[in-house]
Amino acid sequence: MRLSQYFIPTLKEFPAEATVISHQLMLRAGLIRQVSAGVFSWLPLGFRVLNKVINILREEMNAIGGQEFLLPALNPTEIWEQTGRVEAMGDVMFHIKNRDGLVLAPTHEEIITFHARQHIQSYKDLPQIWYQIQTKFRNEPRPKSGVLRCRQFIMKDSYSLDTSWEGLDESYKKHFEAYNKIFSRCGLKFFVVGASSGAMGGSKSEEFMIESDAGEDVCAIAPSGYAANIEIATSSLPPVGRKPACPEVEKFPTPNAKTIDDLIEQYGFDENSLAKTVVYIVESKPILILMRGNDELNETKLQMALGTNKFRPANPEELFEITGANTGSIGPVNLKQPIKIIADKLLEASNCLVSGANQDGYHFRNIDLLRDTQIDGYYDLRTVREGEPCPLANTPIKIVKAIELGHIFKLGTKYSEAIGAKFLDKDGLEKPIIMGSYGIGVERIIASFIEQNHDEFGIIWKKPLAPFDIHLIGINIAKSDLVRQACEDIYNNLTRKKLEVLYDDRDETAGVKFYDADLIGIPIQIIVGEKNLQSNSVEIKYRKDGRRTIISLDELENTILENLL
RNA sequence: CGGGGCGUAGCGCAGGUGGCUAGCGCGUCUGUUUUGGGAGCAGAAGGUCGCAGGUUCAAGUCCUGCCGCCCCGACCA
Repeated sequence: MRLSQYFIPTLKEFPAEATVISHQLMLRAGLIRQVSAGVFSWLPLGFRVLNKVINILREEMNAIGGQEFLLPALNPTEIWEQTGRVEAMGDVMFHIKNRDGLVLAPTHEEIITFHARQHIQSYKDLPQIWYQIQTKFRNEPRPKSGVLRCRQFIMKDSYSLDTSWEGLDESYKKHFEAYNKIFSRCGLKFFVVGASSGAMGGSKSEEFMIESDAGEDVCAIAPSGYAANIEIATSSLPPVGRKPACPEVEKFPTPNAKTIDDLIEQYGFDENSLAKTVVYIVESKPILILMRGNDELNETKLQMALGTNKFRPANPEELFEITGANTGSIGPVNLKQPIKIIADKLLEASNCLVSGANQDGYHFRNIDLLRDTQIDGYYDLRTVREGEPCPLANTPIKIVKAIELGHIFKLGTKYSEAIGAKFLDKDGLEKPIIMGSYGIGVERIIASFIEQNHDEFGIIWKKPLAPFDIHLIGINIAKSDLVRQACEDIYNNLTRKKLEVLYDDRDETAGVKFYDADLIGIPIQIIVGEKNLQSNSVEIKYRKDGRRTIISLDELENTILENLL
């Protein structure tokens, strides 16, 4: 490709709207342009990268027996009502205004299951792996970080259809391995975490992550290899437990203690002896939740404990009405009215606790959860903290921010039952198809790669995702016939050898070409200038480390082929 | 949805306490000199100052409403 005729609008200055590095570089290198919040165009150079990723996805999905579909973005609302996801998705789903009964699909479990219902009839038709690489629409309240969180984006989504749970395990494993290959081939440093299934439903799920401050997910990782999304991460922190003796409950004044930290500072309590109390409204009923000390309540875990996501923290007025006290003085003992109380597992059956007295300015001490109150259940509700021992081998947990690249789910029969996708087994019994669902955010692969592979000058591509293999730079090309002819020869030769060459044949100064080449970041630059040509040689610069070598034209091709791999 | 910031030439920004022809840098175009790390000189083009309404002799500037974009939070399969 000749740069003089190719549309690569590079930017010298940093675009004001971009704060994360991958976003800045994708704009500056002319890969993408923004059209509106969370909506981007891919320019020719970016689209080449996108297609490289898509080819890798396609190869690895085909390798596990995946069959490629292309499903519609426009979906009948009705099919989404059958699975209850019109409500579950809420505002995330776009609804078509001037044609009743149509939505824009944010994912495709429903459509896949619809086709399975149409045509999968017997166990002989299974298993199947169906996938597509297609545009998804999600009405994100706040798109951000360039291509990392968009309202329209490309997803590789696949779905496994099996006759048994063992079959699902097999399909899931195939995807797990395919995903490892995909991200490795893309050149990403990634890790896998256990994750919450959330509103997707299903039993097991894992996420493929890269560590990045630009990410929105938080993960707990440890040297033992333990890795989990913070939403489900646990630690082997010992429970608070019971002391041998615990005197009667005693009220004491705490006029200046509004927080757990205040109590620790002013009275010297140990965090382990404090029980923080928070109040939530669950489907319009209040519930009291006891947490150890300053432990943070994890709402994903709360959702699992309660079996519903219809809850919210009580507001100050409700707090007072329910407990008779304001924030900072609420506790499980001496409540105005009977309220369901649940507690974090660390507090299970513990005693000698300090908590609010449900009277402003007072706390109780010596609370025994077995003796002085009624706990309806102990659940893991806390968010793990940095440094806690991991559950695998007690190695210290590190909390990191991460970008979610892919997510694999064992769905089970949620969708097949709702839509009626059944098959007849060997015994002639009708059973629901057992499903899995597996997604990869295609743009996120590219942004993540750039997050991991850049320097102050620009992107540093590796061969698999690089938009071109070679960046051929002619110095002073407009004036030097010698240089132009040498460039033309090199360009034609390498192109004939199926190498992808971006040839900077513009009438620009050397500096402009060098800066653009570093910004765009193609792995190998061939720099052709008069001086070197006189000794029948050219310069090669490797983008990854800036190394330059002078090489004779005869050796050029072999040197490149050796170094491109 | 709550909080904050911003919207002026293709890009990055100044002007903002009302006042003359709306500026600067980069980029673009023409000419010329230059030519291995974002060239010099000379000239030129390019603007509904986000939109609508209002106040005023006069609005980029003040007021009201709206729209858009970014950031923090909430939310997020």
